[in-house]
Amino acid sequence: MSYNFRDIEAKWQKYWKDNKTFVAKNPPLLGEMEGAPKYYVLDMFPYPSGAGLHVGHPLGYIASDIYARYKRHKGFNVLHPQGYDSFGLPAEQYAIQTGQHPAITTKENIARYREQLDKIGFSFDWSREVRTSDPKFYKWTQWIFIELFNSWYDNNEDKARSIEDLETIFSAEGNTNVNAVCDEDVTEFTAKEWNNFSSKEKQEILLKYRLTYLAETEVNWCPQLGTVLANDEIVNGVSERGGYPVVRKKMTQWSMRISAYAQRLLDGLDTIDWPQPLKDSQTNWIGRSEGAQVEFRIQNSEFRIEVFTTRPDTIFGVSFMTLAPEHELVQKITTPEQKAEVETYVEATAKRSERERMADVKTISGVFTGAYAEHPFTKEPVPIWIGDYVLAGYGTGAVMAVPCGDQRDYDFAKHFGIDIPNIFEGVDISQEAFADKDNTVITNSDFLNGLNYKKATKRAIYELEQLGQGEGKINYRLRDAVFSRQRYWGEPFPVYYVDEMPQMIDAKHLPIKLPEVEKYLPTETGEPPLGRATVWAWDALKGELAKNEDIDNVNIHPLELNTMPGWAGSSYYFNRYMDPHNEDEVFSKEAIDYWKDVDLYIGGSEHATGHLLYARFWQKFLFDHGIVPVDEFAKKLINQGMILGEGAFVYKVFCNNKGGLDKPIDIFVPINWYYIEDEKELKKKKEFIINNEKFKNRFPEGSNPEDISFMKFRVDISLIDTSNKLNYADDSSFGIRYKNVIFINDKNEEINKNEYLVIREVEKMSKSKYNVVNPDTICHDYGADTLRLYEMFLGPLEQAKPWNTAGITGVHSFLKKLWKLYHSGPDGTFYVSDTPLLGEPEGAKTLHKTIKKVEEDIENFSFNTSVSTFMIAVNELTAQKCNARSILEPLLVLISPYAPHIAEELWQKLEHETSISTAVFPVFDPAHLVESTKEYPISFNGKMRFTLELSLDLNKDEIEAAVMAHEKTQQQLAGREPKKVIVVPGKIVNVVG
RNA sequence: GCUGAAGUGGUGGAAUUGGUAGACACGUUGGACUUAAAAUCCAAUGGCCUGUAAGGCCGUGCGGGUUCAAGUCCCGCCUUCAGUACCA
Repeated sequence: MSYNFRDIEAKWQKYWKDNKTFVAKNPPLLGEMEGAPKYYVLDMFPYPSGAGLHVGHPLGYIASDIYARYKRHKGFNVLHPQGYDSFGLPAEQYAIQTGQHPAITTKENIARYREQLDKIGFSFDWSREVRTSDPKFYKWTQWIFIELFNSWYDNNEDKARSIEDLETIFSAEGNTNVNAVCDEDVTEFTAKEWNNFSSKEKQEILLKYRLTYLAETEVNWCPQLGTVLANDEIVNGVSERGGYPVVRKKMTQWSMRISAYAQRLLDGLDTIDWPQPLKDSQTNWIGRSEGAQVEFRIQNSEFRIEVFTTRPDTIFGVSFMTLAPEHELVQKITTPEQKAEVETYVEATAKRSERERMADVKTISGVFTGAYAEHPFTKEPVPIWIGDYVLAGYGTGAVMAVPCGDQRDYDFAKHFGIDIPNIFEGVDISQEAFADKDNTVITNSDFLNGLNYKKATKRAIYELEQLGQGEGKINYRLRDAVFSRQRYWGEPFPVYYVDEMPQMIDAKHLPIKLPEVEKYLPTETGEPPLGRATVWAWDALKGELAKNEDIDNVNIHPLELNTMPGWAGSSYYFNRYMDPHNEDEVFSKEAIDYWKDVDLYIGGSEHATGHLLYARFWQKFLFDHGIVPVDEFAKKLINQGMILGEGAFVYKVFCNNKGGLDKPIDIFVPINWYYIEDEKELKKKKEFIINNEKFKNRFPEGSNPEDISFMKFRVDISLIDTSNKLNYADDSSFGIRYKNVIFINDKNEEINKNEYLVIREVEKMSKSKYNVVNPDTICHDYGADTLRLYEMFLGPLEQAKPWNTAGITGVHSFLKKLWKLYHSGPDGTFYVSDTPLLGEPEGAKTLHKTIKKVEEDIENFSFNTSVSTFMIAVNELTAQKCNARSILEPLLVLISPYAPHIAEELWQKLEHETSISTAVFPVFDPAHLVESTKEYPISFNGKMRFTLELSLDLNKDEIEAAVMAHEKTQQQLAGREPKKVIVVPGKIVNVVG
């Protein structure tokens, strides 16, 4: 009987589905899993794109599936769910083009994804599937939004609190004692004042405290996409999706006060087992810097400039100040003489896009405002400049310039001929600034003279505080996250407006469903697509509006027209899996207390500063309100590397005839012709092509060898065989661009298409590059088990690696060998002997070696090496002709996480009635590794180096005696004194001098 | 510039705490079986030296160091990749 993977895989996929093998139970329905520890293995859920899956997508899913199956063997109650992040731009853009509702596109794509995923044999608990675009799911996204709206951040308690508490405080004592994270422009008021404010005034003030708030902010506007983008959605100054330019624009938008959590997001990183590079990028993104806020008075003016500096110790080195061109004081302080020049400069900078500004950081530009500030200590005048090297968005948008200590200030000062006073002892600053804060002391600085960086900083802050012109401050780069998108295919806000103030629709009316619209484009008046809907959520709204009697005109839609961004649903979905069908709560307390958090989260590192930061933020917020029991949602995280594709290229003849147009000639030449550098040789080749009678008619009349060039062209990799030769059925499948092609080899001979060698290049896998390998094809040709093993075998999980189909036969033949091992009967029928373990000492050794290695590998997520271990085991057992059930049965359990279908099939043949997924992982017993001959497994390489293969069960004294005897002989031969031998439990014998 | 990761045969990659470098696989070469092909199986495969064998020498990006022993630890470089960037 041969290994018929197609039937086997279909059979077991159906079996798992029919028997609900992988459905995880919550308390109190645990049944057999009662008392078993929980384990939650999660993949980042996919966005179901129209292109379907390629072999790169399942890599992380296979790894997490192996781990989930392994944990089941180890007796854990495993939660391993999957779902879809199904709101997003591509479905909407498709809708704009075709008019097809994004819900339909999304549904179709999900069906396709599911079909592909099912073929790979994952042990997902599909009964818990979530889709972010499902109203039953986004009901809770909206609910969390309302919770955020009804919260503020109390710095004293260092947690989010209910907005009602804040109102109570305000009406009792005003806001003087409130230490909250809020907008900068809140002014102080007393309890009496508060109580006299109108309802609208109160709402305006509260909005400045809420954790999600509406504010006019400068946002990243992408005109081509017609929406705003968050900082993490912009790459190199253009949109991450589409690569369109992004400009700064002021708009009223919803924002999330993530900055309130900056410090906790930083601190939390120490408590979680996430990859260091990922933690580092979050740390950089949050960008904490310690320093001081300093106030500079402006001469002859009421205004003051606040600056943030990390070097208050250099305050005596200040020789000018620079404001960002957008700084609000620019207009107010500029002197009449400088006004024209300043305005020109401000306008010029405003016009430049983000990208231009980034591209050209070298050019120094700036203008003097004519105003002077007063140095807090020396009281000397300090000229105030504006310059675009100062960013409005960071710190206070203004800097105190210390040219001797900062290269940018130095360059600016040199460029405009400003003083560069030196305040560093024994340092030469004639060529460049001295930014090294640790290797000098301060001089020319009054009370800071002779102090080092640390002491001077402390003293400077103290003195500033005495003056009332500064204080120590910690600044974060992390900005509040814009939460509004001008799009259709996203969660609608549960928000309506009364008197221009936002109101939450009562939670009992949720979900607020997306309305139908005729077109998915913005309205003619520039409103988001939802502006096209006449009425929606009407029932919910009617009740709400009735409460506000002063509203009489309800025909204009008072609903929020923006939708939420892509990261809304993904910021808490992992918790929803714990209790996905609960209609009364986001999840029950019982469920969240049982599953608590994700034990293992696998996904790509591209989400480092997006999803993974926002999700941590929401988790901490939910934790503050006691909704979740832990404030980090994932204990361990692994970033799987990308699987790259290998594009295929041919070299084609081009003829640039007099017309100047390159005309492709369908003659393919060998790769090396493209790289010929020797001009004579190259000319020969070209002459051969053009003078050949057979090819001549392909060229335009009167073409010369000089007109010919060889160019690289991409071909679809489905037309390439494993030896990188062209292989396709008929010319029509080769594409319209290539017809009646002639292939030439290096000897100038015409060859067949299947003899022509293409060149392969490693690149990102994508549909547009015709280099996509489809997992369905692999499953069909070799089977899911081969695909799973091969993806693991390709290399370490976390590394990027190219897909190379050539190597797949290796793992496939391993599975065939495995199959054969269990079919040692006549004519290859199933047979295993009943020899006990002790009757197969060699086999037992192989088995226990494998148990030990595989267990270690899985625990360390080195799945690639276990595949090798299996291959060695099967080769050894085959060589030993071992067919004992006592060996083969536990071996199967080891293999089953990796190749579950074949394992199930053989498990059944071993007369088990239940699925192998319930089998217990075998226990490693070192006794089986000791040589049966009783000889010590010591090897010696002649250079005083001893190793024991495994000395776990050996008598320490005996080993020492044996090695010592050996050592003595060796040393005496060399004429030296023998050294002392110490046996270290484990496997190494140390010889210590 | 800053931060992080990584440099090992023709290729992908192995090598717990320093302990026989190159496991396993691909590829290549040779062989067996076969009318033939496919499939399968066996053998060889880091480089160099020696007629073979035995054996020897050199080998983990480069240069030093620690050690009985270094791919692994330390110091100084080089290269590649990724992230980030006028962050005061």
